[in-house]
Amino acid sequence: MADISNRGRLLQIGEAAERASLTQRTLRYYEEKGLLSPPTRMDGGFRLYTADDMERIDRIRQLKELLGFSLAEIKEMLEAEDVRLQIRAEWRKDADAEEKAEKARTAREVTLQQITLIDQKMGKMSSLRETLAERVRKYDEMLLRFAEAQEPEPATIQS
Amino acid sequence: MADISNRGRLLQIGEAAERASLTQRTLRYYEEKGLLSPPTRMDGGFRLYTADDMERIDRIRQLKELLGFSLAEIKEMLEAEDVRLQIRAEWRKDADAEEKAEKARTAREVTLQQITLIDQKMGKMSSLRETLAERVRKYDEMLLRFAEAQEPEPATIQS
DNA sequence: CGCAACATTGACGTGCGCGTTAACGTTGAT
DNA sequence: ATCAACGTTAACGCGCACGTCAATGTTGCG
Repeated sequence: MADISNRGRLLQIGEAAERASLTQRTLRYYEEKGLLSPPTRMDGGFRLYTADDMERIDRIRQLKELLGFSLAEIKEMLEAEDVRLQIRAEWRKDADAEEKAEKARTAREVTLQQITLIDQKMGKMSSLRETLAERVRKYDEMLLRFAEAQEPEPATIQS
Repeated sequence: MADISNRGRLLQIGEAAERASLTQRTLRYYEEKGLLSPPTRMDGGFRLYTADDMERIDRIRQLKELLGFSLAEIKEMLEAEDVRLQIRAEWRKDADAEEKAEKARTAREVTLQQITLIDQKMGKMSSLRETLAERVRKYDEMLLRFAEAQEPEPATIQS
């Protein structure tokens, strides 16, 4: 019950799906589409998800729900990011150093692009927020005029 | 060519679609689904969109692309908002004053809900932004180590 | 009037992102 | 050994948000 037993544990698809608030079908679908690398399996063939897998799954959700990317777009992004891990993995067997640097630069660019997009979205959202806030003020005004019309005697108002 | 001739002009579906960066099909679809009220027509039956229509179309795009709502959800929102216009229209024929006030309160609530949702989204987005920015710093670090390894002589670096 | 450009209403098609069902295998506790 | 709970693949289905014809009508300019 405590989270002590959860540190570094591998999850079967059921629990993985629940924790990610997705369905098993969705996880398998992401795998099928190449967004998730085929996870390790138990002897019987059951999928086992690592903490890294879970993080990746969460990234997918964020990119999809928050930024509205299609799975195809997300796949591309993640592939660009994977370069980072690949580089880290093969860091010591340093074949083709310049090639790695090139990949790193690409990954950096992709990430910057995402940040730019986030900034744009947030800008639009906050301007939308402002028009909505303005609208609320209008409603308040309306309701105030209503209250005045119906009950012309002053009363104590709460905030 | 100047925008003088555009003030208050009614647009046919072709130009309307182009200005909204949507297709004619999409506009007709929105109308079909009840998101757009049936626009006025020319004698021949061609649709004519007013400036208000265009604003509404833009709101739909914002709610869809920015916040990721489904058309069904957007429809509900717009209906709640329409109350505002309805009230304004029937303001003087003041039948059932309390009913109107109730509608105004509802519309206010709906709008506040949207604002809350925007705040939540923006919160998540800015935390995502932070992790991405962190990632960029990691890349920069990597690239710096690369540069050092290949060219051990100190050079002038920008920012 | 003729003709190109633009519009109309159906109706069927499509891609995405899964849901659902069927038939079957695995695991683990009792 | 049994049995419930959990998992597997394969295949079909589905709702959404339109795309894409096809057949037909309208507008407006020369």
